[in-house]
Amino acid sequence: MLTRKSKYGLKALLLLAREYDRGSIPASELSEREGIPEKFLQLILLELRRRGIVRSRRGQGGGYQLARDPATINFGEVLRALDGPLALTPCVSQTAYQHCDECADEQQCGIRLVMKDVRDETARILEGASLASVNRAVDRGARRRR
Amino acid sequence: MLTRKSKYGLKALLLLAREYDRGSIPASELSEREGIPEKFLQLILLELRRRGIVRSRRGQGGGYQLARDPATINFGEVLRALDGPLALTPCVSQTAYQHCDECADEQQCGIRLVMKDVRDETARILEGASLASVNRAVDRGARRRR
DNA sequence: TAATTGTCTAGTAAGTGAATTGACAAAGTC
DNA sequence: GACTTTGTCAATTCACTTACTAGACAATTA
Repeated sequence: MLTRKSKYGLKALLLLAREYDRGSIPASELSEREGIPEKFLQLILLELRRRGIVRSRRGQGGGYQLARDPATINFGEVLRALDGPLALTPCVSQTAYQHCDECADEQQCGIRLVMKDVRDETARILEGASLASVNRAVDRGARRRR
Repeated sequence: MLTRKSKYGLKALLLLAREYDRGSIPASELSEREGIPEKFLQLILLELRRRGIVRSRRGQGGGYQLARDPATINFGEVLRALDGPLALTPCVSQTAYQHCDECADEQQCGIRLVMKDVRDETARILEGASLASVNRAVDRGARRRR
C-alpha cells in the first residue's frame, strides 16, 4: 500500500512543480493548501531534501522548491525515497536486493519469477511518471471533461 | 510488500498443484517440506478454504488439496485472499474501492492516475500467473539451465 | 533584534505482521 | 467404541511500522 507519507510527499511535490517558477514556498502554505499536518510534512520534506529532490531556504521569505526541473523528478524516485524499494520482495529489488534465506535456489522460485515481472512493470510506469508529465495529464483530463 | 503469509500460501499452493493427483496432503507435510511454521500454515489454509481455493478432509488420511484445477487458480486471487486488495490505494481498487476523503475531485488527482496504471498492470500479470503456468515456467527454466 | 521559517531528536498511540497456545470437532483405524 | 490423527477456531503475544506531535534549536531577513 501507498503510505500517507508518500501520498503527502507526492501531493506537495506536484504543487511545487506547478509553481516551479514562483521560488520558495513555505511548508505552512503547502500544508494548508493540501491539507497535510504541518509537522509531518516538514519531516517528509526533510527526507526529500536529503535525497536531493527538494531545496530549502530558511528565514523570512524562505521555504521549499524543487531542486531540479519537474520533468526530471519521477514517482519512482519519490516513492523509493519515502516508502523504500518498489519491489514486492527483496529478492527482485534493484535498489535493495537481498537473498531470501528460505529459498534454496532462487532460479527455481516461481514466486520470484512472477514478482520480477511485477516489479519491472511497476518501475517502468512509476519512472515514466514525472511531476511535469503527471500535471500535464491532469490538465488534459480536466480540459477534455469541460 | 509481499507478506510472509502470502509467500507461505503461494508456496503451499504451488506444491499442492504439483501433486494435484495425489489426493489430500496433511498440513504437517506441507509445513515440513516448505519450511513453514505449522500453526501459521493452518491459519493460512483455513482462509484459502473459506475462499474456495483449497478443500480439506479431517481425520486419518485427511489433509488439504486444491479445490479446482491448478490452471484456474492464479496469483491474483491468492494474494487478494491473503493480503487484501492488489491496488496500492483504495481509490483504484476493483475489489475494495473507497473514495479518498482528502481528495476533492478524484478525476483531478494525478496520483490516482498513476496508481491506476500500476494496479491494472499488476493485476494483469498476477491474474495471468496460474499455479499450473508458474510451475511449468519453473520447470522450463530448470531444463534450460541443465 | 524580532519575527519567520527550516532542522532535528524524541516520543507516543494505534495498528499490523508473524506467529504461538490451547481447547475443540470431526473422521478414520483398530 | 476407544484412540489417534487431523482440521477448526478464538485468543494472546511481541516486535515493528505508521502517522503523527512536542519542543528545543538554528539560520535568515526585514
